[in-house]
Formats: sequence, structure tokens, C-alpha cells
Amino acid sequence: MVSQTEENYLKALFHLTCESEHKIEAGTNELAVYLEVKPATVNDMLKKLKEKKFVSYEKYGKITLTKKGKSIAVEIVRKHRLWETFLYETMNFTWDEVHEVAEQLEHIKSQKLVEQLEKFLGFPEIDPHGDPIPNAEGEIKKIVRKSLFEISIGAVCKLVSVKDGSVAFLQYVGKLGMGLNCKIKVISRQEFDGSMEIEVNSQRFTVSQKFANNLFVV
Amino acid sequence: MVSQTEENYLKALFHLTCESEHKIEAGTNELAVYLEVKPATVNDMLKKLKEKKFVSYEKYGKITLTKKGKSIAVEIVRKHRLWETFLYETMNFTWDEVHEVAEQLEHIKSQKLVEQLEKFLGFPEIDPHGDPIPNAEGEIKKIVRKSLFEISIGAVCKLVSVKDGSVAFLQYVGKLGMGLNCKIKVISRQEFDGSMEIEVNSQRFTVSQKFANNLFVV
DNA sequence: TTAAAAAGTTAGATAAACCTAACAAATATA
DNA sequence: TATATTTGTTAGGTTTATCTAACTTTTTAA
Repeated sequence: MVSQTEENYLKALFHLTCESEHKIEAGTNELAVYLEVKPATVNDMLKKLKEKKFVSYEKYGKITLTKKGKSIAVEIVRKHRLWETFLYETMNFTWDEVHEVAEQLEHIKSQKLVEQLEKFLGFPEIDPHGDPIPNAEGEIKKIVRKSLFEISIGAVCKLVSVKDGSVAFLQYVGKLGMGLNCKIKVISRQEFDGSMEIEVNSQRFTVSQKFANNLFVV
Repeated sequence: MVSQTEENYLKALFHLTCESEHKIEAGTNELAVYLEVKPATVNDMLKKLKEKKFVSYEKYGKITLTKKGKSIAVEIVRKHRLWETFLYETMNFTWDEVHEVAEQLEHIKSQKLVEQLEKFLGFPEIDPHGDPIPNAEGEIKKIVRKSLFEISIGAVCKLVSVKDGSVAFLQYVGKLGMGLNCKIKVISRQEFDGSMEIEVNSQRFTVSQKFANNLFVV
């Protein structure tokens, strides 16, 4: 049996390592910050996860997921994103409301439910934030995407996902009339601070570099 | 904040008192048996629930739910039955599979989700076992029903719910080709042990008194 | 290259939900 | 009514997930 808490640690490790490019290991403090607990707590849990062969790590060393640990993590991510899709598509939730509830739903234990949910949703490949949904075998389709900041002036692109899915950010994006698959035209860019002028639905906005870096487009 | 465990105690009390006719209070042992924990554990929890004003009880006295406690319990029952309906109607679960997963889903905290789920399901009034689903105000429609055992010979009735919803029983019922709303004709009854011969879908079976008492019909 | 800072670890504590074993009160019955 | 049985309580212990505070190792930078 894998506890809900253990699942959350494995999921966090997956996001911090496997899912971020260039990184395949994490540290105790890093995990602690991510999970909003103290490093000492992470340390305790790490011992248990190591015992269960879900992570490999040595004292003062870095943490990586084992095959077993990764497969559990992927299953949680799969459930999380399927539930987000369900909430968005079927339960009329908005972009920024889905995450919190999916954090609870992802821990429901029922193989059949996950399979039926996936079938009901028509085997979706991306969730409402544009992130890929792992299939039943744990395979994840790579998505080629650039940040909005990298788009050249005059080009038109389509919003496919967000990097930081915080409620504040998603609500801001929504307020500008933007959503998944919306078209964005890059009008100009300031050399000084990297801010950009963009056009969405015939309306023009100026957004910061930080904002543009948070949006992935194709 | 009400913990998942607290919710389960309140729900158990609701089933044992409010929902069973002739009874409005429960004892420590009774609750312990129902929840499959030891009486000592129930005792500990009772102190906490009393502290929180969810139950009223005095040392060596009987336990009853307060208004506050009852309204939490009803909300859990409402969620449980809505989720059961969802699993049965939308996720292709069978009669006997829904309970276990609904036990998990009933603890998901999201007002919006419950409301949307209810709307999606078309404001159902009974769950897949024929039990009434409380509405958003906590009101429960009384269902007039008799046990199959009380039906007179020659009469035809309709199965509306089951008393004991255990997997073993539900599977047995299913195997006889019976389900919610199926028609049952009473053919004969044995004086000796109360067993009855019934006809369902033109097939005849002999069932025990215990079995017949577990089925509610109209 | 060594000292300061950052990162990681250990020991001891707490709260929740459970347990066992011993005891006390209430109820049922001889 | 007295005693046996059932029911309920208390005290003390365990596990899980968390904490704080003190300590150690590693890394960084002067």
C-alpha cells in the first residue's frame, strides 16, 4: 500500500526531475520547499521511500526515482490530468479551479474508474493546462513547445500550455481573454525589460517578460 | 475542518440512528462493530466529536447527532449516493462495484463539484441501490417500501432497493437476473422456513426468508 | 585553503487514529 | 436482589506524518 502522502512525494519528485528538462535528481531542501514541509520531514520520508525501493539515494546524496517509484508517480499524474480534464470539460470548472480538486481526486484508488473516465473523455492527450496525459502504459507524448517570449515579432502563435499553473496566474491570463488554443500575435518587444506587446482577439496588451515566459505556444 | 475519519463516524451514526426507523440513539460498542474499530477508539473519537459539538452524549449514556453533526452526515450521504449514481450511470460500474469507490469519493471537498455532478446526472432522487439522495438542503424524500417477504402470493411487485448492500448479496441478486426496477411475481411461500418461490423474467427461483427480507419492493 | 553559507541529518516532541489490557458501570437474569 | 454478563471507560502504547533545535557535511567564495 502506498499512502496518499507517499504518492505526493513521488509526484513531486517526478515534477522536479523527470518532467523538467536537464534535471534528473533533486535535493532534500528543494523537495521540502516544493511540498511546503520542513527538510527534516522530507528526510524521514526519504528513508521510508528508499526502504520501499521507490527512490534511490544515499546520505548527503541526490534523490532519484526508481523505475517502480516513477511508475507510481506517472499513474498519479495521469489520474490528476484526467480528472482536470473531466472537471473542465464535463463539470464546467474554469481553468484555475481544476487543480485544487484534482489534487484530491488523483488519490482515488480504482483502476476501473480511471479507465472508464479516460474512455468517457475520449482518450484525451492533453489536460486543460496543455500538459500531456500519460496513457495506461505510462507513456507520455512529448510536446514541442516554445515560450511566448521566444516568438519573433509579427508572428502569430497558439497558446498550448502554461508553465506555472498558479491560480493567480491563470486568472490573470483568463482576464486578458486568453485561453487554451487562443491565437496570439506578437506586435513588439522592449529591449529594456523584455516586455512585449501582444494582440489577442483584436485587443492589444503589454505583458512582462516573466508573463511571456510562462506561456507555451506553437 | 472535519477529518475524513470524523466524517465516517458521523455518517455511521446517521445510518444507525436517523436512518433506521424506531431508533434515535446508538451505543459505543454498536458504533465500534459498525466501523470495525475497537470500543476504546470510538470512545476517544466521541470525546472529540462532543468537543466539536457534532454529537451529544454523557458518560455511559447514548449517542445522538446534533443538528450540526447531522447536517455534515447528510452531506456525506448525499455525496456518496450521487457518486454511486455517477459510477453506475456514467462509468459503467455494476451494482456491487459502486459502494467501495463511492466510500472514497464521498470525502472529496468541493461544493461546486457536488452541485455540477448533481446537475449532470439530472438531479436524481434515488441511487443505484434504491436509496434516496438528499438534496442540497439536506432534505430526504421518504420512500414507502415493503420487504419482498411481506408481499402476498400471486402479487407482482417492483424491486426498488436493498437493505444490506454487501457485495456478496448484490452479486447473488444480479446472478438471478434481478436488478433495480425489475418485476417480481410471488408464486408461493413455505410455512416451515419462510422461503418463497418467485418468478423473475419468466424464470422461477426459491429464495430464503432472509433473502426476501433484504429486498424492498413497491 | 580555509571560513562562511547552504544543504542535509539526527534526536526528541506532538497530534491523530488506532490498539490492548484492566477496570467500572449498567443491565439482565437466576 | 445479588450476581453474571454486557457495555462503556481509562490508562498507556504504537504508527504516521509532521515539527523544532541542534548538529554535520558539502559547497561556495573570500
